[in-house]
Amino acid sequence: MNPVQFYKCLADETRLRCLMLIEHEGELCVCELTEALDESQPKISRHLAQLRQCELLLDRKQGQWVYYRINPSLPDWAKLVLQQTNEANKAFLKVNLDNLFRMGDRPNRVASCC
Amino acid sequence: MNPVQFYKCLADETRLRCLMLIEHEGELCVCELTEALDESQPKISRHLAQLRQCELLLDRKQGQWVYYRINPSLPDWAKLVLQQTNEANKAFLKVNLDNLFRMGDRPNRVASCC
DNA sequence: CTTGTATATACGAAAATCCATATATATAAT
DNA sequence: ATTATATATATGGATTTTCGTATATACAAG
Repeated sequence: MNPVQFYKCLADETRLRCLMLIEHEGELCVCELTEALDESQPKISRHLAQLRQCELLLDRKQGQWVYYRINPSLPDWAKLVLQQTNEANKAFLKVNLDNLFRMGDRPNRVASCC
Repeated sequence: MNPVQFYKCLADETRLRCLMLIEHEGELCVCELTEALDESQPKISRHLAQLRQCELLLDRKQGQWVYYRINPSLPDWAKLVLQQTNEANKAFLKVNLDNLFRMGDRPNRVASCC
């Protein structure tokens, strides 16, 4: 993982908020992120695609939904950066978490493993 | 320190290498960074000015030289990110450190405190 | 005062990034 | 089969970022 490429991924408000929300929640689908960030679906989807291509995120499809999670094989230093950014910037995420929890009709997640 | 602004500062190869070199060496002047990165002086100077304006770096003038150092009042999480990026990416910096150590006529630093 | 070195900034062009909109694909429900 | 929902992608344009070059400023040395 090239550090410049990694930081370019974090250097956009939409992408950073998505990453932090996913880190916080474990896994989120596109419509949840669209709601939490109050942005258009293509905008969210485009940024998620970029994070997937850079291998910061993995996705899994379940029915109509696509869930994104942090790539567990990221190098440790990158994982640490994400975790520490999250812990130290809770106020930054608050609006988005509020939006997410206020959201109705969130899709029912089914564990991917069974 | 807004995390997006912080990561925008790290999301450029010139700026990231400068930051990592300064973190590694404690303090470096513009001509040393110019030599270590093998880039033009205005390019280095412009990026350092940006890092200073964003308060990631502080500068001190000594004679003809201007020395840059990491701003000690950066939030802890930001300092940690810089340190961990450095420790985990030594290979990334090697070329620049080699250039720096090979450089002749490096300015004699005088401690700023006395 | 003139010359040389170190650094900073201004300006216009080139390149990269980001976005709105339209559209395509896939799945689910009726 | 049709309709509705979720997601992805293409396109063209707007905005931002980056850069090379030229120039300005500051200090030091002679």
